[in-house]
Amino acid sequence: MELPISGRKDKSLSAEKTEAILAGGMQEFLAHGYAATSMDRVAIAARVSKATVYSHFQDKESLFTALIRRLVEQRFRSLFNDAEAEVLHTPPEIVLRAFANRALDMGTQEPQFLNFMRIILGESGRFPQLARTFVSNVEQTSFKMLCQYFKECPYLKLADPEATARIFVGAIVHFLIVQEMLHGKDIVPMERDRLIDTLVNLIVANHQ
Amino acid sequence: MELPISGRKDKSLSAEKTEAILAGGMQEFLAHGYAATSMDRVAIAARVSKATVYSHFQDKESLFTALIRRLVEQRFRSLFNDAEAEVLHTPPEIVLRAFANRALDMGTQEPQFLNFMRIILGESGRFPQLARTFVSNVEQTSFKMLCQYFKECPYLKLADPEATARIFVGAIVHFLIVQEMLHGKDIVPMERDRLIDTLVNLIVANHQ
DNA sequence: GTCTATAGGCGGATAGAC
DNA sequence: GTCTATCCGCCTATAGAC
Repeated sequence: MELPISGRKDKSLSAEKTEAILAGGMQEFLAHGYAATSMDRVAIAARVSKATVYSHFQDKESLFTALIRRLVEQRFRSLFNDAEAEVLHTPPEIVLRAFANRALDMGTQEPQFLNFMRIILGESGRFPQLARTFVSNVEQTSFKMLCQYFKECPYLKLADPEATARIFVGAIVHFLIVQEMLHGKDIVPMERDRLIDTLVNLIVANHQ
Repeated sequence: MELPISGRKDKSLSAEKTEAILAGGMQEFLAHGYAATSMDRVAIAARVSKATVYSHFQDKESLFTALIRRLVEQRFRSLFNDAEAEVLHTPPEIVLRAFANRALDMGTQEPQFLNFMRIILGESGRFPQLARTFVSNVEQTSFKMLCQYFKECPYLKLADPEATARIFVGAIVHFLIVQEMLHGKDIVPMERDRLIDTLVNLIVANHQ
């Protein structure tokens, strides 16, 4: 009756519970925010007792920061996969459009991504270290990847690749924020492709 | 001993209390967020009793939405004053740089503006109507003003003024979010003028 | 390690005096 | 209209059995 891998009924292991608590905490914190989430509901969502939660994490703040840090460093780290070598021989319009679409798909298809961003932004005043971890892992990674492409692509000779990369990412992320996060699609409508085309044209037409 | 204008000691007026409650609520909600703010502390900050708060506002949610709506519609509505006629005869580089600097100054000099943005973004899932009010009053206003300038300026002939306006605002706002709101200045340093120059050059060099 | 049960406090909201 | 005093539920965190 022993099931060494999983599905076991005895309660002797702790790593499984830790995962369950993190999963339950993720569900609750992403849905309700930090202050409005209760440890009772985290325990229920994790299917453990509240005392078990407190035996794995010192307090509510520790659970929250451990959880968000994990999301930043693992789950939402790679907005973009590493570019393959062949992209350097692909027209920049194609590469940049794919880059933009990948980022926007994250916001529209990954169901928890918008709530994750809401937490990072909304709690950036009370949890500045989490915000910095986000900048290091997500924003900086995007800037570097795009900037490296700008520098290496033989078809592009930009005056300031670093600043251009930030403009590109900024235009895309702000579009995502206004249209999806702030529910602005019906108030300031704009086709995604129209923004991307204009953005790509600005950059491709402007290499020296 | 009557002071008809202000400073009166009797408690017969209500509009003054309403203002005091809104001011106290603004202080508390902007500092701690919606869920972490208690009506006790709002009452203390407003220097009235908690019962008085509840005689002016039905519940916590009503006070919060009334307060944020007022901030959106009055205090932070005009990121930019209406353009004067002479700007059309000023070089676009100057006008666009001034526009960008005005927006970034709001984030760095108006002390409560970042907390205001944190609330709008962080609560946009639970208070979607507040987010839409923000889009209508702040984002849409910026887009329209910049777009109108793009269309009227005799030195600029842009292929898609609407999309270009959104790229411009997006690059600026995202810069503000990463550097100031998310405390990214030391992680991904970038001079403000460097971003603005690159952005302005992209647009000015690209009119058809 | 995990549970049930509970401590102790603070939350939103209201009753009733003046 | 405004106050003081209070209700009662839920909150974080822990004690103690197993």
